[in-house]
Amino acid sequence: MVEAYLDRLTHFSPVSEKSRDLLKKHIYTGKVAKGDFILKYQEACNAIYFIESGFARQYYFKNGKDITEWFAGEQEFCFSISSYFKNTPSNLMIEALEDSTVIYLDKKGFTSLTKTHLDLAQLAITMFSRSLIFSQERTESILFQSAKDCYLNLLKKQPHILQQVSLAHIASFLGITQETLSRIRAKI
Amino acid sequence: MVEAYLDRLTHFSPVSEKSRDLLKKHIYTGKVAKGDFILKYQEACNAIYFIESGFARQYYFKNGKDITEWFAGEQEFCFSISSYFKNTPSNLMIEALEDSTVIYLDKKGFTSLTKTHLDLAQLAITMFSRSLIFSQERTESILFQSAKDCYLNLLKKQPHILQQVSLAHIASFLGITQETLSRIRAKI
DNA sequence: CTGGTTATTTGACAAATGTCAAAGGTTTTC
DNA sequence: GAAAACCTTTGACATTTGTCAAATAACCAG
Repeated sequence: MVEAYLDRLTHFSPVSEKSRDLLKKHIYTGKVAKGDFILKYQEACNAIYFIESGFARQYYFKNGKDITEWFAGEQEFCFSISSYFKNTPSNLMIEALEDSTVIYLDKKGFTSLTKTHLDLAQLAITMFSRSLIFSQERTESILFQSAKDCYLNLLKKQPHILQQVSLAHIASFLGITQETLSRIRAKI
Repeated sequence: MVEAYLDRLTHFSPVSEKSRDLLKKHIYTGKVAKGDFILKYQEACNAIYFIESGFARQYYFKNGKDITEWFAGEQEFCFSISSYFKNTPSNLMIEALEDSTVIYLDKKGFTSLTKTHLDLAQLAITMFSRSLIFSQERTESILFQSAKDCYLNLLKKQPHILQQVSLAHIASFLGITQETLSRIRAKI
């Protein structure tokens, strides 16, 4: 499982056998039951998480409302950007919506390896630039589309989400209310 | 000027004298007159731009509408994330709203140096992770705030923008119409 | 300074979305 | 299999924001 994960990681950017072995020491796996947290509120995000199997939701509270920031499906990464980079307690929570197997890439270990190994530094650059592109696309998608178009966009890009997640969560991901989303659906 | 820029860059992450000299070879400066483009439509974004003096607006067209993605003030960075990382022609344009002096950090040169020098790779990691945090904060700010709160947020974080930019551009940055913004202002 | 241009505000109304409440559906649990 | 808990839909109405058009205000060039 860890080998497959390493394959996936190093697909972003080539990594020597030696670096791969070093990296392996900072990777560990865990099971998270449905409803439990991969990252708890106010906890430091000290790893990059990879959902080997299962499904997770990233969310936070704003003015008492539960806001979904992102969904992470199987074979996808997630982490709290601000907590990870700023070393602050996380406002973001990551909850397993199904029983999940999670692979952790330890931040401290990974960071220190990037300081001594060029190939791993390249890997970090590639990973973060990919995140940057995702983040960018999300902003553009939400900023200038109607709720309906956002929904259709989601439907196209990540249709599996709609099978697994409650309406309320999808609505908060899209930045609209549950009722509005229900009405949008009714029209399609 | 370039030295001050290097100081600023290397403040993100320490860089050796030797690396600094190497980096310098990939930095060049230019003047851009008001109304001219730092990055043209469909051009490849082959540098990270730094506004030494002046002011710039990043925007693109969506369904015929002019959408402002970001403003870059003095001593700030800007570039087209997707064009830079994906090597695609840029949909984003960067226009100087005032006569500006721009410092270019050449992508090709910088990228290749990050492949051979650990300290410069670290610099890249730090720069891109900072961009990631900015992008993230922007999404959160826009996604779950009313138009008014977005405006107040901008007022607090980048008040200088409001002095330099037309209402229409600020409105498109906030994702609202000019009329709505005008009414929000009237109430304050 | 003055006419022309551009930017901003205002008004009237339409459309989209939110809020609150209630009614149906589903799923879970015992 | 029935009650409880939870999720989704629907209705009525309020609020926010958009659209179009016109009126002001600010800016610029000659």
